[in-house]
Amino acid sequence: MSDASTESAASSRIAQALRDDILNGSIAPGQRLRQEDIAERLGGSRLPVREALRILAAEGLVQIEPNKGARVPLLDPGEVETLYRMRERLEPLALSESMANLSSADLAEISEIQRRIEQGVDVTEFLILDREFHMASYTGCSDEHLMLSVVRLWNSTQHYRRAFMSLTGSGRAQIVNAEHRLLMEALERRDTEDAELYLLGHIRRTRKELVRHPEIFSTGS
Amino acid sequence: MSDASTESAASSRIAQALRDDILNGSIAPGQRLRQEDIAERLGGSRLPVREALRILAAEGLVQIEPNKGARVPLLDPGEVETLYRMRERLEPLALSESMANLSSADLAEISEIQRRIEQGVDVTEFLILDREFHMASYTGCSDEHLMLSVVRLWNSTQHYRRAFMSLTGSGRAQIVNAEHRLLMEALERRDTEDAELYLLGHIRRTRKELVRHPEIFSTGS
DNA sequence: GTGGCATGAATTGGATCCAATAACAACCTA
DNA sequence: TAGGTTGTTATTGGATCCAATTCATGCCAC
Repeated sequence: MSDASTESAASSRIAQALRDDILNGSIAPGQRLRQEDIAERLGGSRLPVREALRILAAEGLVQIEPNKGARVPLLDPGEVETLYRMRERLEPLALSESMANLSSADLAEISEIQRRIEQGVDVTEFLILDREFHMASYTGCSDEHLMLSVVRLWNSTQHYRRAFMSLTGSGRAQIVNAEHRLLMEALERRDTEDAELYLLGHIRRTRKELVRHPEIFSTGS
Repeated sequence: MSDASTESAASSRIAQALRDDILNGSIAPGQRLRQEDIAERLGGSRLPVREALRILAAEGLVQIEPNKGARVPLLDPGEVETLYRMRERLEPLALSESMANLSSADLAEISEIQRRIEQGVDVTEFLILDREFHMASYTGCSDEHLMLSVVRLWNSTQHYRRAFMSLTGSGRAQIVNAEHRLLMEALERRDTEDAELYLLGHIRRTRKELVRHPEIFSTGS
Protein backbone atom coordinates (compact mmCIF):
# COMPACT_ATOMS: atom_id res chain seq x y z
CA MET A 1 0.00 0.00 0.00
CA SER A 2 1.53 3.30 1.17
CA ASP A 3 -0.06 4.76 -1.92
CA ALA A 4 0.73 8.43 -2.22
CA SER A 5 -0.37 8.98 -5.80
CA THR A 6 -3.50 11.01 -5.21
CA GLU A 7 -2.49 12.82 -2.07
CA SER A 8 -4.06 15.88 -3.63
CA ALA A 9 -7.48 15.11 -2.22
CA ALA A 10 -7.74 15.82 1.48
CA SER A 11 -10.41 13.19 1.97
CA SER A 12 -8.22 10.49 0.42
CA ARG A 13 -5.26 11.57 2.47
CA ILE A 14 -7.24 11.49 5.70
CA ALA A 15 -8.79 8.15 4.76
CA GLN A 16 -5.33 6.72 4.15
CA ALA A 17 -4.02 7.99 7.48
CA LEU A 18 -6.99 6.53 9.34
CA ARG A 19 -6.71 3.28 7.41
CA ASP A 20 -3.09 2.92 8.44
CA ASP A 21 -3.94 3.69 12.05
CA ILE A 22 -6.70 1.10 12.12
CA LEU A 23 -4.74 -1.61 10.30
CA ASN A 24 -1.60 -1.26 12.40
CA GLY A 25 -3.62 -1.28 15.60
CA SER A 26 -3.22 2.33 16.69
CA ILE A 27 -7.00 2.57 16.69
CA ALA A 28 -8.61 -0.44 18.32
CA PRO A 29 -11.97 -2.06 17.50
CA GLY A 30 -14.81 -0.50 19.43
CA GLN A 31 -13.10 2.85 19.62
CA ARG A 32 -15.16 5.82 18.63
CA LEU A 33 -13.95 8.25 16.00
CA ARG A 34 -15.01 11.83 16.65
CA GLN A 35 -14.96 13.94 13.54
CA GLU A 36 -13.55 17.04 15.19
CA ASP A 37 -10.68 15.16 16.83
CA ILE A 38 -9.63 13.66 13.52
CA ALA A 39 -9.96 16.98 11.72
CA GLU A 40 -7.76 18.63 14.31
CA ARG A 41 -5.22 15.83 14.42
CA LEU A 42 -4.82 15.32 10.68
CA GLY A 43 -5.54 18.83 9.48
CA GLY A 44 -8.49 20.07 7.50
CA SER A 45 -12.08 20.67 8.44
CA ARG A 46 -14.69 18.17 9.47
CA LEU A 47 -16.07 17.81 5.95
CA PRO A 48 -13.25 15.80 4.35
CA VAL A 49 -13.18 13.77 7.56
CA ARG A 50 -16.79 12.82 7.01
CA GLU A 51 -16.02 11.78 3.45
CA ALA A 52 -13.02 9.81 4.66
CA LEU A 53 -15.20 7.97 7.16
CA ARG A 54 -17.62 7.10 4.35
CA ILE A 55 -14.73 5.74 2.31
CA LEU A 56 -13.56 3.62 5.20
CA ALA A 57 -17.08 2.44 5.89
CA ALA A 58 -17.20 1.18 2.30
CA GLU A 59 -14.07 -0.84 3.05
CA GLY A 60 -15.51 -2.26 6.24
CA LEU A 61 -12.97 -0.51 8.42
CA VAL A 62 -15.47 1.64 10.31
CA GLN A 63 -19.21 1.55 10.78
CA ILE A 64 -21.37 4.64 10.82
CA GLU A 65 -24.54 4.96 12.85
CA PRO A 66 -26.74 7.97 12.01
CA ASN A 67 -26.46 10.71 14.60
CA LYS A 68 -24.19 8.51 16.68
CA GLY A 69 -20.94 8.75 14.84
CA ALA A 70 -18.37 6.32 13.51
CA ARG A 71 -16.49 3.61 15.34
CA VAL A 72 -14.20 0.75 14.44
CA PRO A 73 -16.32 -2.41 14.22
CA LEU A 74 -15.97 -4.81 17.13
CA LEU A 75 -16.50 -8.28 15.72
CA ASP A 76 -17.55 -11.39 17.57
CA PRO A 77 -15.98 -14.81 16.88
CA GLY A 78 -18.84 -15.85 14.63
CA GLU A 79 -18.43 -12.85 12.39
CA VAL A 80 -14.71 -13.41 11.98
CA GLU A 81 -15.34 -17.06 11.23
CA THR A 82 -17.78 -16.10 8.47
CA LEU A 83 -15.30 -13.58 7.07
CA TYR A 84 -12.75 -16.37 6.85
CA ARG A 85 -15.27 -18.64 5.15
CA MET A 86 -15.79 -15.86 2.63
CA ARG A 87 -12.04 -15.67 2.13
CA GLU A 88 -11.96 -19.42 1.52
CA ARG A 89 -14.42 -19.00 -1.31
CA LEU A 90 -13.27 -15.74 -2.90
CA GLU A 91 -9.49 -15.88 -2.72
CA PRO A 92 -9.09 -19.12 -4.66
CA LEU A 93 -11.22 -17.45 -7.34
CA ALA A 94 -8.97 -14.38 -7.32
CA LEU A 95 -5.94 -16.65 -7.54
CA SER A 96 -7.33 -18.55 -10.50
CA GLU A 97 -8.13 -15.29 -12.29
CA SER A 98 -4.62 -14.10 -11.50
CA MET A 99 -2.51 -17.09 -12.42
CA ALA A 100 -2.72 -16.83 -16.19
CA ASN A 101 -1.33 -13.29 -15.97
CA LEU A 102 1.49 -13.89 -13.50
CA SER A 103 4.85 -13.20 -15.07
CA SER A 104 8.00 -14.95 -13.98
CA ALA A 105 9.03 -11.63 -12.45
CA ASP A 106 5.88 -11.75 -10.35
CA LEU A 107 6.72 -15.27 -9.24
CA ALA A 108 10.23 -14.16 -8.33
CA GLU A 109 8.84 -11.36 -6.21
CA ILE A 110 6.49 -13.73 -4.41
CA SER A 111 9.43 -16.04 -3.77
CA GLU A 112 11.48 -13.13 -2.44
CA ILE A 113 8.72 -12.14 -0.03
CA GLN A 114 8.49 -15.70 1.25
CA ARG A 115 12.27 -15.76 1.69
CA ARG A 116 12.05 -12.68 3.89
CA ILE A 117 9.20 -14.22 5.88
CA GLU A 118 11.38 -17.22 6.65
CA GLN A 119 14.12 -14.91 7.97
CA GLY A 120 12.44 -12.27 10.09
CA VAL A 121 10.02 -13.46 12.71
CA ASP A 122 8.81 -10.17 14.13
CA VAL A 123 5.01 -10.26 14.50
CA THR A 124 4.44 -6.82 12.98
CA GLU A 125 6.70 -7.59 10.06
CA PHE A 126 5.10 -10.97 9.52
CA LEU A 127 1.64 -9.44 9.25
CA ILE A 128 2.90 -7.06 6.57
CA LEU A 129 4.87 -9.63 4.62
CA ASP A 130 2.17 -12.28 4.81
CA ARG A 131 -0.30 -9.82 3.35
CA GLU A 132 2.18 -8.82 0.66
CA PHE A 133 2.76 -12.47 -0.17
CA HIS A 134 -0.88 -13.20 -0.82
CA MET A 135 -1.61 -9.90 -2.53
CA ALA A 136 1.38 -10.46 -4.82
CA SER A 137 -0.17 -13.75 -5.86
CA TYR A 138 -3.32 -11.85 -6.89
CA THR A 139 -1.59 -9.14 -8.93
CA GLY A 140 -2.61 -10.90 -12.13
CA CYS A 141 -6.27 -10.55 -11.24
CA SER A 142 -7.44 -7.42 -13.00
CA ASP A 143 -11.02 -7.49 -11.75
CA GLU A 144 -11.52 -4.55 -9.44
CA HIS A 145 -14.70 -5.81 -7.79
CA LEU A 146 -13.13 -9.09 -6.81
CA MET A 147 -9.92 -7.51 -5.55
CA LEU A 148 -11.83 -4.89 -3.60
CA SER A 149 -13.79 -7.64 -1.88
CA VAL A 150 -10.61 -9.50 -1.05
CA VAL A 151 -8.99 -6.39 0.39
CA ARG A 152 -12.11 -5.71 2.42
CA LEU A 153 -11.92 -9.17 3.93
CA TRP A 154 -8.25 -8.74 4.82
CA ASN A 155 -8.93 -5.31 6.33
CA SER A 156 -11.85 -6.46 8.42
CA THR A 157 -9.91 -9.35 9.92
CA GLN A 158 -6.53 -7.65 10.26
CA HIS A 159 -6.90 -6.85 13.94
CA TYR A 160 -7.79 -10.39 14.91
CA ARG A 161 -4.92 -11.79 12.88
CA ARG A 162 -2.58 -9.55 14.85
CA ALA A 163 -4.18 -10.50 18.15
CA PHE A 164 -3.77 -14.15 17.25
CA MET A 165 -0.15 -13.77 16.26
CA SER A 166 0.67 -11.75 19.35
CA LEU A 167 -0.92 -14.43 21.48
CA THR A 168 0.53 -17.56 19.94
CA GLY A 169 3.86 -16.08 18.85
CA SER A 170 5.59 -17.61 15.86
CA GLY A 171 5.06 -21.17 16.94
CA ARG A 172 3.03 -21.95 13.88
CA ALA A 173 5.55 -20.32 11.54
CA GLN A 174 6.71 -23.66 10.15
CA ILE A 175 3.19 -24.63 9.14
CA VAL A 176 2.60 -21.32 7.41
CA ASN A 177 5.93 -21.57 5.61
CA ALA A 178 5.13 -25.06 4.43
CA GLU A 179 1.76 -23.94 3.12
CA HIS A 180 3.27 -20.94 1.39
CA ARG A 181 5.92 -23.10 -0.23
CA LEU A 182 3.35 -25.56 -1.50
CA LEU A 183 1.33 -22.70 -2.92
CA MET A 184 4.39 -21.15 -4.56
CA GLU A 185 5.39 -24.42 -6.11
CA ALA A 186 1.92 -24.84 -7.60
CA LEU A 187 2.12 -21.32 -8.98
CA GLU A 188 5.44 -22.08 -10.62
CA ARG A 189 3.99 -25.26 -12.09
CA ARG A 190 1.10 -23.13 -13.39
CA ASP A 191 -1.23 -25.64 -11.78
CA THR A 192 -4.37 -23.65 -11.01
CA GLU A 193 -6.22 -26.56 -9.48
CA ASP A 194 -3.49 -27.34 -6.98
CA ALA A 195 -2.90 -23.68 -6.18
CA GLU A 196 -6.56 -23.12 -5.37
CA LEU A 197 -6.59 -26.21 -3.18
CA TYR A 198 -3.48 -25.24 -1.21
CA LEU A 199 -4.81 -21.73 -0.73
CA LEU A 200 -8.16 -23.03 0.46
CA GLY A 201 -6.45 -25.31 2.95
CA HIS A 202 -4.22 -22.51 4.17
CA ILE A 203 -7.11 -20.17 4.89
CA ARG A 204 -9.30 -22.91 6.33
CA ARG A 205 -6.63 -24.09 8.75
CA THR A 206 -6.07 -20.53 9.90
CA ARG A 207 -9.81 -20.13 10.46
CA LYS A 208 -9.96 -23.23 12.61
CA GLU A 209 -7.00 -22.07 14.64
CA LEU A 210 -8.57 -18.66 15.20
CA VAL A 211 -11.82 -20.23 16.34
CA ARG A 212 -9.84 -22.28 18.84
CA HIS A 213 -8.69 -19.07 20.55
CA PRO A 214 -11.77 -17.13 21.65
CA GLU A 215 -9.65 -15.15 24.10
CA ILE A 216 -8.60 -13.05 21.11
CA PHE A 217 -12.01 -11.46 21.20
CA SER A 218 -11.96 -10.32 24.80
CA THR A 219 -12.05 -6.56 24.72
CA GLY A 220 -9.29 -6.24 27.26
CA SER A 221 -10.97 -3.21 28.79
CA MET B 1 -39.03 -0.40 -0.44
CA SER B 2 -41.08 2.81 -0.69
CA ASP B 3 -39.90 3.58 2.80
CA ALA B 4 -41.54 6.78 3.95
CA SER B 5 -40.52 6.77 7.59
CA THR B 6 -39.80 10.38 8.39
CA GLU B 7 -36.90 9.50 10.64
CA SER B 8 -34.73 8.85 7.61
CA ALA B 9 -31.90 11.32 7.30
CA ALA B 10 -31.68 13.38 4.15
CA SER B 11 -28.61 11.52 2.94
CA SER B 12 -30.28 8.14 3.46
CA ARG B 13 -33.44 9.33 1.78
CA ILE B 14 -31.54 10.62 -1.25
CA ALA B 15 -29.48 7.44 -1.40
CA GLN B 16 -32.64 5.36 -1.38
CA ALA B 17 -34.19 7.42 -4.17
CA LEU B 18 -31.07 7.12 -6.31
CA ARG B 19 -30.78 3.42 -5.54
CA ASP B 20 -34.32 2.83 -6.76
CA ASP B 21 -33.68 4.85 -9.91
CA ILE B 22 -30.53 2.91 -10.72
CA LEU B 23 -31.94 -0.52 -9.96
CA ASN B 24 -35.14 -0.04 -11.94
CA GLY B 25 -33.23 1.31 -14.90
CA SER B 26 -34.26 4.97 -14.77
CA ILE B 27 -30.57 5.82 -14.57
CA ALA B 28 -28.53 3.81 -17.05
CA PRO B 29 -24.93 2.58 -16.69
CA GLY B 30 -22.43 5.12 -17.91
CA GLN B 31 -24.68 8.01 -17.05
CA ARG B 32 -23.11 10.77 -15.07
CA LEU B 33 -24.65 11.99 -11.83
CA ARG B 34 -24.20 15.71 -11.27
CA GLN B 35 -24.51 16.68 -7.65
CA GLU B 36 -26.44 19.87 -8.24
CA ASP B 37 -29.01 18.19 -10.48
CA ILE B 38 -29.72 15.55 -7.85
CA ALA B 39 -29.87 18.13 -5.07
CA GLU B 40 -32.38 20.16 -7.04
CA ARG B 41 -34.45 17.17 -8.12
CA LEU B 42 -34.66 15.43 -4.76
CA GLY B 43 -34.46 18.45 -2.47
CA GLY B 44 -31.69 19.43 -0.11
CA SER B 45 -28.28 20.87 -0.73
CA ARG B 46 -25.32 19.25 -2.44
CA LEU B 47 -23.82 18.02 0.81
CA PRO B 48 -26.25 15.18 1.61
CA VAL B 49 -26.08 14.29 -2.07
CA ARG B 50 -22.34 13.80 -1.76
CA GLU B 51 -22.88 11.56 1.26
CA ALA B 52 -25.55 9.64 -0.61
CA LEU B 53 -23.17 9.07 -3.52
CA ARG B 54 -20.58 7.74 -1.07
CA ILE B 55 -23.16 5.35 0.34
CA LEU B 56 -24.04 4.11 -3.13
CA ALA B 57 -20.39 3.80 -4.05
CA ALA B 58 -20.01 1.48 -1.08
CA GLU B 59 -22.77 -0.66 -2.54
CA GLY B 60 -21.18 -0.71 -5.98
CA LEU B 61 -24.03 1.23 -7.55
CA VAL B 62 -21.94 4.24 -8.54
CA GLN B 63 -18.25 4.89 -8.89
CA ILE B 64 -16.62 8.12 -7.84
CA GLU B 65 -13.58 9.54 -9.56
CA PRO B 66 -11.86 12.43 -7.75
CA ASN B 67 -12.64 15.78 -9.34
CA LYS B 68 -14.57 14.02 -12.08
CA GLY B 69 -17.79 13.18 -10.34
CA ALA B 70 -19.91 10.08 -9.96
CA ARG B 71 -21.36 7.86 -12.64
CA VAL B 72 -23.14 4.54 -12.80
CA PRO B 73 -20.50 1.90 -13.58
CA LEU B 74 -20.51 0.58 -17.14
CA LEU B 75 -19.32 -3.01 -16.98
CA ASP B 76 -17.81 -5.11 -19.72
CA PRO B 77 -18.75 -8.79 -20.24
CA GLY B 78 -15.68 -9.99 -18.37
CA GLU B 79 -16.54 -8.00 -15.27
CA VAL B 80 -20.09 -9.29 -15.19
CA GLU B 81 -18.82 -12.82 -15.65
CA THR B 82 -16.51 -12.41 -12.67
CA LEU B 83 -19.32 -10.95 -10.60
CA TYR B 84 -21.36 -14.05 -11.37
CA ARG B 85 -18.44 -16.29 -10.44
CA MET B 86 -18.32 -14.43 -7.13
CA ARG B 87 -22.04 -15.06 -6.70
CA GLU B 88 -21.45 -18.75 -7.35
CA ARG B 89 -19.02 -18.86 -4.46
CA LEU B 90 -20.66 -16.54 -1.95
CA GLU B 91 -24.36 -17.25 -2.26
CA PRO B 92 -24.15 -20.97 -1.49
CA LEU B 93 -22.27 -19.93 1.64
CA ALA B 94 -25.01 -17.45 2.55
CA LEU B 95 -27.58 -20.15 1.93
CA SER B 96 -25.81 -22.63 4.16
CA GLU B 97 -25.54 -20.05 6.92
CA SER B 98 -29.21 -19.28 6.47
CA MET B 99 -30.74 -22.73 6.29
CA ALA B 100 -30.49 -23.67 9.95
CA ASN B 101 -32.46 -20.56 10.87
CA LEU B 102 -35.20 -20.78 8.25
CA SER B 103 -38.60 -21.23 9.87
CA SER B 104 -41.43 -23.03 8.17
CA ALA B 105 -43.05 -19.63 7.78
CA ASP B 106 -39.99 -18.52 5.83
CA LEU B 107 -40.25 -21.58 3.62
CA ALA B 108 -43.92 -20.85 3.04
CA GLU B 109 -43.08 -17.33 1.97
CA ILE B 110 -40.42 -18.54 -0.44
CA SER B 111 -42.93 -20.98 -1.87
CA GLU B 112 -45.49 -18.21 -2.24
CA ILE B 113 -43.01 -16.02 -4.12
CA GLN B 114 -42.23 -18.87 -6.49
CA ARG B 115 -45.95 -19.44 -7.02
CA ARG B 116 -46.30 -15.83 -8.09
CA ILE B 117 -43.31 -16.12 -10.41
CA GLU B 118 -44.97 -19.02 -12.17
CA GLN B 119 -48.09 -16.93 -12.74
CA GLY B 120 -46.96 -13.47 -13.84
CA VAL B 121 -44.42 -13.35 -16.62
CA ASP B 122 -43.85 -9.59 -16.87
CA VAL B 123 -40.11 -8.91 -17.13
CA THR B 124 -40.10 -6.11 -14.56
CA GLU B 125 -42.11 -8.16 -12.12
CA PHE B 126 -39.94 -11.20 -12.66
CA LEU B 127 -36.79 -9.27 -11.80
CA ILE B 128 -38.36 -8.14 -8.55
CA LEU B 129 -39.81 -11.51 -7.59
CA ASP B 130 -36.69 -13.45 -8.54
CA ARG B 131 -34.63 -11.21 -6.30
CA GLU B 132 -37.17 -11.58 -3.51
CA PHE B 133 -37.11 -15.35 -3.92
CA HIS B 134 -33.36 -15.62 -3.44
CA MET B 135 -33.16 -12.98 -0.74
CA ALA B 136 -35.93 -14.74 1.16
CA SER B 137 -33.82 -17.89 1.12
CA TYR B 138 -31.02 -15.92 2.81
CA THR B 139 -33.13 -14.37 5.57
CA GLY B 140 -31.74 -16.86 8.07
CA CYS B 141 -28.21 -15.62 7.44
CA SER B 142 -27.53 -13.09 10.15
CA ASP B 143 -24.05 -12.15 9.05
CA GLU B 144 -24.10 -8.56 7.86
CA HIS B 145 -20.81 -8.66 5.97
CA LEU B 146 -21.82 -11.66 3.93
CA MET B 147 -25.29 -10.33 3.16
CA LEU B 148 -23.91 -6.93 2.21
CA SER B 149 -21.56 -8.59 -0.25
CA VAL B 150 -24.41 -10.60 -1.72
CA VAL B 151 -26.57 -7.51 -2.11
CA ARG B 152 -23.67 -5.68 -3.73
CA LEU B 153 -23.32 -8.45 -6.29
CA TRP B 154 -27.03 -8.37 -7.09
CA ASN B 155 -27.01 -4.58 -7.37
CA SER B 156 -23.99 -4.47 -9.65
CA THR B 157 -25.46 -7.00 -12.05
CA GLN B 158 -29.09 -5.88 -11.92
CA HIS B 159 -28.96 -3.86 -15.11
CA TYR B 160 -27.51 -6.70 -17.17
CA ARG B 161 -30.04 -9.14 -15.79
CA ARG B 162 -32.78 -6.82 -16.97
CA ALA B 163 -31.14 -6.35 -20.37
CA PHE B 164 -30.88 -10.11 -20.74
CA MET B 165 -34.49 -10.69 -19.77
CA SER B 166 -35.73 -7.94 -22.07
CA LEU B 167 -33.77 -9.48 -24.90
CA THR B 168 -34.61 -13.13 -24.50
CA GLY B 169 -38.10 -12.70 -23.11
CA SER B 170 -39.45 -15.39 -20.83
CA GLY B 171 -38.35 -18.26 -23.00
CA ARG B 172 -36.14 -19.65 -20.29
CA ALA B 173 -38.83 -19.34 -17.63
CA GLN B 174 -39.34 -23.09 -17.45
CA ILE B 175 -35.68 -23.72 -16.68
CA VAL B 176 -35.63 -21.09 -13.96
CA ASN B 177 -38.81 -22.48 -12.45
CA ALA B 178 -37.40 -25.98 -12.44
CA GLU B 179 -34.23 -24.77 -10.73
CA HIS B 180 -36.18 -22.81 -8.17
CA ARG B 181 -38.37 -25.81 -7.42
CA LEU B 182 -35.37 -28.07 -6.95
CA LEU B 183 -33.85 -25.50 -4.62
CA MET B 184 -37.08 -25.13 -2.64
CA GLU B 185 -37.44 -28.85 -2.29
CA ALA B 186 -33.91 -29.13 -0.91
CA LEU B 187 -34.67 -26.34 1.53
CA GLU B 188 -37.78 -28.16 2.73
CA ARG B 189 -35.76 -31.36 3.14
CA ARG B 190 -33.23 -29.29 5.14
CA ASP B 191 -30.55 -30.68 2.87
CA THR B 192 -27.82 -28.05 2.89
CA GLU B 193 -25.55 -29.95 0.55
CA ASP B 194 -28.18 -30.30 -2.16
CA ALA B 195 -29.41 -26.75 -1.73
CA GLU B 196 -25.92 -25.35 -2.21
CA LEU B 197 -25.44 -27.50 -5.28
CA TYR B 198 -28.72 -26.49 -6.91
CA LEU B 199 -28.03 -22.84 -6.19
CA LEU B 200 -24.54 -23.09 -7.65
CA GLY B 201 -25.91 -24.70 -10.78
CA HIS B 202 -28.62 -22.09 -11.08
CA ILE B 203 -26.19 -19.17 -10.93
CA ARG B 204 -23.61 -20.88 -13.11
CA ARG B 205 -26.11 -21.65 -15.86
CA THR B 206 -27.29 -18.04 -15.80
CA ARG B 207 -23.71 -16.84 -16.10
CA LYS B 208 -23.09 -19.01 -19.14
CA GLU B 209 -26.26 -17.78 -20.76
CA LEU B 210 -25.32 -14.16 -20.12
CA VAL B 211 -21.89 -14.69 -21.63
CA ARG B 212 -23.56 -16.10 -24.71
CA HIS B 213 -25.29 -12.76 -25.30
CA PRO B 214 -22.61 -10.07 -25.62
CA GLU B 215 -25.12 -7.78 -27.35
CA ILE B 216 -26.44 -7.01 -23.87
CA PHE B 217 -23.35 -4.92 -23.33
CA SER B 218 -23.67 -2.71 -26.38
CA THR B 219 -24.22 0.77 -25.07
CA GLY B 220 -26.92 1.50 -27.59
CA SER B 221 -25.60 5.01 -28.06
C1' DG C 1 -6.79 21.34 -42.51
C1' DT C 2 -4.85 19.70 -38.30
C1' DG C 3 -2.62 19.82 -33.98
C1' DG C 4 -1.43 22.22 -29.86
C1' DC C 5 -2.45 25.80 -26.57
C1' DA C 6 -4.82 29.16 -23.93
C1' DT C 7 -9.00 30.97 -21.97
C1' DG C 8 -13.56 30.44 -20.29
C1' DA C 9 -17.47 28.04 -18.13
C1' DA C 10 -19.08 24.17 -15.55
C1' DT C 11 -18.48 21.07 -11.76
C1' DT C 12 -16.48 19.13 -7.83
C1' DG C 13 -13.79 19.68 -3.28
C1' DG C 14 -13.29 22.20 1.07
C1' DA C 15 -14.19 25.69 4.97
C1' DT C 16 -17.21 27.97 7.99
C1' DC C 17 -21.52 28.66 10.20
C1' DC C 18 -26.09 27.11 11.94
C1' DA C 19 -29.63 23.54 13.27
C1' DA C 20 -31.00 19.03 15.09
C1' DT C 21 -30.19 15.11 17.71
C1' DA C 22 -28.27 12.31 21.32
C1' DA C 23 -25.47 11.59 25.54
C1' DC C 24 -24.96 13.35 30.26
C1' DA C 25 -25.84 15.22 34.68
C1' DA C 26 -28.18 17.41 38.15
C1' DC C 27 -32.48 17.96 40.18
C1' DC C 28 -36.94 17.13 41.95
C1' DT C 29 -40.42 14.00 43.56
C1' DA C 30 -42.35 9.95 45.56
C1' DT D 1 -32.83 6.49 48.44
C1' DA D 2 -34.31 5.29 43.83
C1' DG D 3 -36.38 6.56 39.65
C1' DG D 4 -37.97 9.62 36.38
C1' DT D 5 -37.56 14.19 34.39
C1' DT D 6 -35.61 18.17 32.64
C1' DG D 7 -32.05 21.23 31.23
C1' DT D 8 -27.35 21.53 29.54
C1' DT D 9 -23.52 20.16 26.72
C1' DA D 10 -21.18 17.76 23.26
C1' DT D 11 -21.38 15.80 18.66
C1' DT D 12 -23.21 14.97 14.29
C1' DG D 13 -26.12 16.55 10.09
C1' DG D 14 -27.08 20.21 6.73
C1' DA D 15 -26.74 24.84 4.15
C1' DT D 16 -24.16 28.38 2.04
C1' DC D 17 -20.05 30.39 0.27
C1' DC D 18 -15.37 30.12 -1.77
C1' DA D 19 -11.34 27.72 -4.00
C1' DA D 20 -9.36 24.25 -7.07
C1' DT D 21 -9.68 21.27 -10.82
C1' DT D 22 -11.43 19.63 -15.13
C1' DC D 23 -13.64 19.90 -19.55
C1' DA D 24 -14.98 22.32 -23.68
C1' DT D 25 -14.65 25.86 -26.91
C1' DG D 26 -12.22 28.61 -29.91
C1' DC D 27 -8.00 30.59 -31.54
C1' DC D 28 -3.49 30.63 -33.53
C1' DA D 29 0.50 28.68 -35.62
C1' DC D 30 2.27 25.44 -38.74
